[in-house]
Amino acid sequence: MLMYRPFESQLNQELGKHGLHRAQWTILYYLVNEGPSTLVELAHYQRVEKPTMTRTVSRLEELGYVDHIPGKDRREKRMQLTAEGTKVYKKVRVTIDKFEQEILEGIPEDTQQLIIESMKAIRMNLINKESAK
Amino acid sequence: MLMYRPFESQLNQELGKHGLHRAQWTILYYLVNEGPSTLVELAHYQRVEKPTMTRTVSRLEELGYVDHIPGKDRREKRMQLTAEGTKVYKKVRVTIDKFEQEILEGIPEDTQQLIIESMKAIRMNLINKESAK
DNA sequence: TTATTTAGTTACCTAAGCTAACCATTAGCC
DNA sequence: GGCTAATGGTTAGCTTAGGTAACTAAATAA
Repeated sequence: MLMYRPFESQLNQELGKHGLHRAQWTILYYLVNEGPSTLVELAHYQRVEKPTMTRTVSRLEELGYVDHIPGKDRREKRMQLTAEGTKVYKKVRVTIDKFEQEILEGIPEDTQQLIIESMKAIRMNLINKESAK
Repeated sequence: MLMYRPFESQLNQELGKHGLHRAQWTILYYLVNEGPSTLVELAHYQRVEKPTMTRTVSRLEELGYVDHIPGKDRREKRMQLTAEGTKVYKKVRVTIDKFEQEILEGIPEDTQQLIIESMKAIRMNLINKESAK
């Protein structure tokens, strides 16, 4: 909670150097790691509603960072990174890696590892909580 | 990063039960802990620009949760919690405490402590980074 | 006493959430 | 096979919450 705004404002500043925003960035991130995905998959991952994803993805499409290939289903829209999108991802990745290193400065390596593990556990708690409602 | 949306969406859901939002909540939180404060102090704490704070605070004013007392300076607007605001804070506090406990479930007590300390350190790094630009 | 800084506001733009209502397509079922 | 459900996505319209630029009023500094 006490990190929320400092983190978001600094992150947006780093991303802003490349004309990106947080919500857009996490989509690129997901596509790189999971490969071509449908809007529903992306929306589920990000915990947003479908219309939100439609809009954000179409922004990325306009920027030329993603495009859609037809899935086997004529309803679904499978999104994938374009060559341009991959290029941008790699470039921003460097900035973000540096950013993450900077904010973790002074925290011992093993503690960092512990934090990352704990974050995953917290994420699971959050997601379970949600589906349990 | 991977916690961002799950956290925000669940937090907003908890706060929504009381008709509040994240940005509003953190203002109440600050006022409870720091006492009556000016808009500039609040904006600085939250890492937002002044106009953003003006708007959010005036929303809280409409809700009757805060009001302003004149500072010694005829420019500044010192905000304080109303009785109603204090009442709401206490009520929401219970919900949030429970929420925090739930998401930390399964994480050992000492690790939780370590995480909280680390968060403070990260926050400092973020803030230093910002002012160093 | 003039110039500069500080606190706050107004106006306007953008990103990114949400819900409600909808269309198309697919899957399930009798 | 043909109706009904469920699923994937979109459109429209709302809200919160961030940002800049340009401003006023008051206080400070030169």
